[in-house]
Amino acid sequence: MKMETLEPAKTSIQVIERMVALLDVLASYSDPVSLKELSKVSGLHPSTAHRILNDMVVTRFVDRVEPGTYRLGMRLLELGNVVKSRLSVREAAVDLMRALHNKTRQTVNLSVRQGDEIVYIDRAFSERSGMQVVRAIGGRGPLHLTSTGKLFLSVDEPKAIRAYATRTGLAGHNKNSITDLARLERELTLVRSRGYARDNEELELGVRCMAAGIHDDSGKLVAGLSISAPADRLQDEWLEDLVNTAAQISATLGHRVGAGV
DNA sequence: CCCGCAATGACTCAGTCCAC
DNA sequence: GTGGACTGAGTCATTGCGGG
Repeated sequence: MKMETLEPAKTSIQVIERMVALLDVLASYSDPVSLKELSKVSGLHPSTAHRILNDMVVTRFVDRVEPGTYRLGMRLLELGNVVKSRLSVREAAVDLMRALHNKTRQTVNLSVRQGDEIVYIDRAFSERSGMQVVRAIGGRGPLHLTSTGKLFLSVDEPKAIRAYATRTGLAGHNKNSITDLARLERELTLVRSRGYARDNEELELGVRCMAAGIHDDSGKLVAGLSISAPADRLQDEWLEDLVNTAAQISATLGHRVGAGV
């Protein structure tokens, strides 16, 4: 893609160019901006700026906070949300999941939280991966027994985690399952400090997983990316690739490092 | 393709209103 | 009184379109 320059893009209609210039100026201020400041920074004559701003107020692209001061309007948020809704996690993840699968040759899962469970919404795997247990897309798993589920629990308030434990009884599937609250809390502390989560044959004997979080533009945890493999085949060196892939998907969703959790 | 006309847009100026 | 926001009128430039 061609590099954008700092010069505003030339449009065939002058007023469009000026409108964009005003929006850019408004976007560069966190507080409402006076007409004087807007005309000075944009280089437009005050009356010209005023006319354009006035029309943008009518169409809600700009808010007139009080006479003479302006800020970006809610219409932009509405349009932004339309664009945002187009960027689904699955769409953003599919190519990167395939690449991670090609590198590890293990099953790569994308899952989201629904209530007290995680739901698998996509998967990259090959028939010859050797996995005995492959959970179908749409399949579910309890939060406390899955790596992605632990990621979601780790961002919950302590009160919410206790409530989850009470509701579900922390039912176990095998001898490795975490079934008591104290142990779960210790595990979640570990998840928070590491930034990734593991499932050590807790859901299925013979299957281990590791997961990294995918965050949206507001920093919210929206999905988990996990690698599941036969217990003896899961390699720690994949962890870096997993975390990096999750970060790339987050970036595609508009997440900026340091912008939030 | 060029020309003329009408519509639209951009701009300036003059003036009013209002807050300080 | 002064400065800034805003409006209306007038002028000039640009654009679109149809006819020759």
